[in-house]
Amino acid sequence: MEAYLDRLRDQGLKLTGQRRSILEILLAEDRYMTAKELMDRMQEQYPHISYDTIYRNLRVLHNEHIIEESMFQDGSSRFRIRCYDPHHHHFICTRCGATIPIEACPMELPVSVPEGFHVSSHRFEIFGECAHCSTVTK
Amino acid sequence: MEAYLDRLRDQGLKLTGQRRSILEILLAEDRYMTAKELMDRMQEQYPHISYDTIYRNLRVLHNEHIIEESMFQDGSSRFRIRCYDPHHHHFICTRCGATIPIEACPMELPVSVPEGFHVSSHRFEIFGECAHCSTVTK
DNA sequence: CTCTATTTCGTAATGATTTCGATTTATCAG
DNA sequence: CTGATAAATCGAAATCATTACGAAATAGAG
Repeated sequence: MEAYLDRLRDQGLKLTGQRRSILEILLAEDRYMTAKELMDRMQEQYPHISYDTIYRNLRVLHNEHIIEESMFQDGSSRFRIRCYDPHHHHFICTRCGATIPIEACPMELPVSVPEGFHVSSHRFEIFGECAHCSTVTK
Repeated sequence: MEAYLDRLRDQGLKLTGQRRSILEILLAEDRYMTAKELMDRMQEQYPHISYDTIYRNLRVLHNEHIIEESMFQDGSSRFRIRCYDPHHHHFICTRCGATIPIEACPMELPVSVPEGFHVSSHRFEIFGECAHCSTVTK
């Protein structure tokens, strides 16, 4: 946590209560959350907080590489604390957003890049229901 | 084309001009298109067409497994004619939506599914700029 | 040609995200 | 500690994609 705050300070960014809280929630939850989930949690502490604050800070944290964003197949943007640096992919629970690392990376496969194609990124995710969610009734 | 129309007919669906046109455009373009791109193209022929028609027909075509939908990282839903059946993934051009098949599938890798996790789908995409777009100035 | 379920149109509603002006606040120099 | 100021927040309105709905039009069956 302190490491994150230092990183923000180093960029000349201010450590507001709202900003700390967003980080605390993301750290505690350790899973992909929607902006609305964050909003609901934040309102417990800041009843008058606005979406502007939520989205602005998510963007800031993303710019600082502190959080990751993923667009789920249902069209919802979700955010989570960026995990330990070594490159990896995830199993993702479509119900609660929980993630479990996958050690393997598909770029290890023999993939021949088409002539002239300029690769910038890749995405590999396995979706389903985690052990907890699949035992709970829908 | 006729095969698609037959498939629709068999489901008791009507072959309206609008529905044919959407199919024709998707077949001709052979890439991921946004609803808006389709709307713009459709307006050339049907100046009074509404988004309701676009989205409703995309849903119909998707239900009939005639088209595929993919949520891009920028949050835009894109649609394309479903390609030849064998399961595969894509290189995707982030500028024009062009797709190039990848033969390999990451599920061939030794991936150990976590205890209790119920896999429903997976996603693997390599993003970048296609040969054509990377030569054109931004 | 007639009938009817389906489809379309035009428009309004929804929901997520972005934007903006006015106000407040964290930080820092003195 | 205090005042200055750039950054951040609030509250509300704007935007954008998508969905929904009632009334009118139409494809296809008989």
